[in-house]
Amino acid sequence: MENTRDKLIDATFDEIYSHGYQGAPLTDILKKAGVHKGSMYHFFKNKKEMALAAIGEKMFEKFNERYSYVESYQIGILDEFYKRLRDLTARDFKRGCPIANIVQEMSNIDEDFNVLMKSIYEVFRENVKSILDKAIEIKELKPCDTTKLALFITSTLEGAILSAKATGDEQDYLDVIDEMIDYIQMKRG
Amino acid sequence: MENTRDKLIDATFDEIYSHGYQGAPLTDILKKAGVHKGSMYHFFKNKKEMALAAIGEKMFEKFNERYSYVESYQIGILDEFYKRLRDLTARDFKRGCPIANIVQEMSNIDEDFNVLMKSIYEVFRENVKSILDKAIEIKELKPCDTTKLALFITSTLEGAILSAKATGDEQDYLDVIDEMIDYIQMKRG
DNA sequence: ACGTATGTTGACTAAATAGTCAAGTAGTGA
DNA sequence: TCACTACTTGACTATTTAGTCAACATACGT
Repeated sequence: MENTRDKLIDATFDEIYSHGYQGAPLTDILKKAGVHKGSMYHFFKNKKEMALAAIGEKMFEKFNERYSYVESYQIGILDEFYKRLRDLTARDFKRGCPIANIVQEMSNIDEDFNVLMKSIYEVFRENVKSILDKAIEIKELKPCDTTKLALFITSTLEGAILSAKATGDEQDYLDVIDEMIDYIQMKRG
Repeated sequence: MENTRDKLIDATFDEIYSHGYQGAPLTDILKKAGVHKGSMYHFFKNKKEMALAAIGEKMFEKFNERYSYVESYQIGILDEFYKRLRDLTARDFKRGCPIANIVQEMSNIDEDFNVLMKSIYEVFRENVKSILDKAIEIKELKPCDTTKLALFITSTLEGAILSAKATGDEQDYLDVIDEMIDYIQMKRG
């Protein structure tokens, strides 16, 4: 059974992911969590602190799930990466990417959100970079500036998700991803 | 002298661009516009209608400014496009891209915003496509699926702006754009 | 059994916010 | 001058929202 704090973290992340930070009233979060107000203020100083905790903890949790395979994988890591990129079941195009959503909404508005999202985005990029580095190590990719290539991949991925969210067409996501994969393949050697 | 409605449209767009729709109180918009509440409700049914009008009108205005050169340009259109992409003075990385901001914040929340942003995004993509089509017409680019390539370019561009907004580093934008230009150049042949 | 720390309840306050309205002003054509 | 329309003013209401608080419950070590 989930404890009260976890219920709050989960409900907060989900409500913010669905409606944005500014569009997620505390009462809705509390209702979803099934937790009373005073109880919430026992665990968190205020709504913002709870939101920062929820975003940080859930995102790092997601990264651990999504990129843990990099450790164990040896051959075919790039193909595995492509396969996961093309896997639509892992994506929610209605809501988009939680990182992008919060960066867009909050980075310019609140310095604490800005700092948090910056570090989350950095970890995202490092995860992609580590895949590329491993691919180079096992000669599945020609040596190149993996920092820049990881930046290009994360940017394009975020843009692809945005396009699909804007048009409501998952195919747009796939088209961009396939074009991006073509580009990486050219570097494959 | 700007009339009252224009003042409202300008102030609404700017406040929403800075703080998001949900984060832009009507009173702030009115203060910035220097217009009283009743006056605003004379021109618009409510805050949402004013916001939709402001976003639609200002974005199409911006498109006209930014892509009007396509009509007149003949040779070197692709290089002109690259030059404009690399022009940092045309961008505000603190606030990011207004299209992306509003798509991220509102597409999932409100159907009217969803419809509007979809049409804006479509026009954006068509503008880029028309540049590519012209480049093919004058043999500056090999024939290709310009619908898909325009999708790839707009997606990557949006992703590049997001990256720069997330990290606070304009160079990230330039790095992604240069990598994208490299890719287009490969097709130039 | 007692005391303490930890967690819970929900009514309450204060502020912010969208929207209403009746009374006013100014310009325009007859 | 008069009537009419277009626009303006700002006080007012109703609702939503974050945050407070004091009383209550529960678990646990001694």
